[in-house]
Amino acid sequence: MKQYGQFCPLAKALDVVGDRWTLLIVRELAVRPCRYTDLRDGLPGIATNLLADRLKSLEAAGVITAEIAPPPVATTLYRLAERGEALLPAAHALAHWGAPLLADADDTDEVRARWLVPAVRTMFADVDVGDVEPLEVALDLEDEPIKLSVENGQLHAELGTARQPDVRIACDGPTAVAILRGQLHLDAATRHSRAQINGSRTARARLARLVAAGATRPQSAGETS
Amino acid sequence: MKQYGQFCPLAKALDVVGDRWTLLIVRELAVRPCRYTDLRDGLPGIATNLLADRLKSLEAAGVITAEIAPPPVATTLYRLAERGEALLPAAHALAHWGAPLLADADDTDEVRARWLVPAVRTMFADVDVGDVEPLEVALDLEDEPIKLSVENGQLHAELGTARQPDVRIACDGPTAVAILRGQLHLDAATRHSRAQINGSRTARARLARLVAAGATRPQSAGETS
DNA sequence: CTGCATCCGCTTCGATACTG
DNA sequence: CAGTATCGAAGCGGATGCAG
Repeated sequence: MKQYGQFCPLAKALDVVGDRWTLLIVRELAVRPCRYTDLRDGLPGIATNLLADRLKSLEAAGVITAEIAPPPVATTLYRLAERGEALLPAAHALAHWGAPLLADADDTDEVRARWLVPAVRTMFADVDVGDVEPLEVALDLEDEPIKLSVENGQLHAELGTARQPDVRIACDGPTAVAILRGQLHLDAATRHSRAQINGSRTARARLARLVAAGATRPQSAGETS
Repeated sequence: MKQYGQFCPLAKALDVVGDRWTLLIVRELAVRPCRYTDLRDGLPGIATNLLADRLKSLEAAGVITAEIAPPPVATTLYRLAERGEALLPAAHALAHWGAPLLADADDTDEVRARWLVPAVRTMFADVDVGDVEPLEVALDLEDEPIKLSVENGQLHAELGTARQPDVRIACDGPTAVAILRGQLHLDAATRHSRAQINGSRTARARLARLVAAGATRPQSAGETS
């Protein structure tokens, strides 16, 4: 019995997007249209047949569309349909609820730059860096670069390359997470060759203080705004 | 592999509430604290061991609490913890998205009065009944009674017994759904002994027109506000 | 009656291999 | 690149048993 068979809006929604991996596929497509391989990369651990199944049923449900892209791409592109876009508020609400759970996340978790952006926003929400001078940090992960910037005592995160960063960090995902959580000091990361860090001493020191400000606040699963 | 193992707030949320039945348990507890048996009744089709498993993991995750109620009840009562209440916005967002899917629901679906209330609200959202005279309908389902009322051209639905209803309908869930969808006329329902309907001729006629107003509007999965 | 635990057939999932 | 095919393992659904 795959369907719940209940005359209830929540049950009907879960009939469509309640299966394992389904909402995560929507998450990937929320950022940009994806090829099959892009999706597989963004969903580490998914079985390829499962991905194919999910894509078929999501298309049947009108949540996504599969179109054959013209020559520069020359492959099928999956993207959210209107009905899929309408799903984003629900996905964001769930993500917002899940954000505190990142605090006790395993450090073997997979990391993608695209996931890190909302995660960082949550980690540093309501954190007053206490430092009014602007600071720009380029965080070059393996898959994509991220730009962090401090303005008005608030930390901003977004995908993209920083033009003139005060600090540039190149490392893998778990290292970036450890640094941002304050579990791994910048100097220690350099010493253990886990990250390549460039930037003036003062800028690095300010980044260190920023991270410390984020780490000191209690991050338990109990907090939700 | 049960956990996704991704450093992503949505994935972390789904690690906790992404399993089958889990969000529906939250739905049940959102209405009122429940005993084990109440939950089983509200989740037709769930295997009893699954319910026990889910309750344990939800309690471990801090979403619900299990407390031994004092003598008048003398059994364990499950209720949402603070972290469970925080989940309701996400559940509502999903339900809102799923509401249009009720339009093509199977008529063999299980029906509970508690689920019908939000469903009716959705079915008649933005429906101007065009009738300013107040009307009160008692809808006595097998599990619980519902009160429908028309005020200012808007249909309101809530759990509870109507004191002085203009129309009283006693029937089972699927019949109620068929009537409210306009698929089964009041007279036909009476004729086939699927419902007992009491009330003045004029009140019944107004209810019929109200149902017709809800039924005529196109209800496809495409519409979402 | 409530609140599970156990057992069993079956479906789904996950991992790998393979193909157009 | 975009899937399909296969197979063992795990989870699910349903029935039953049983203690408090």
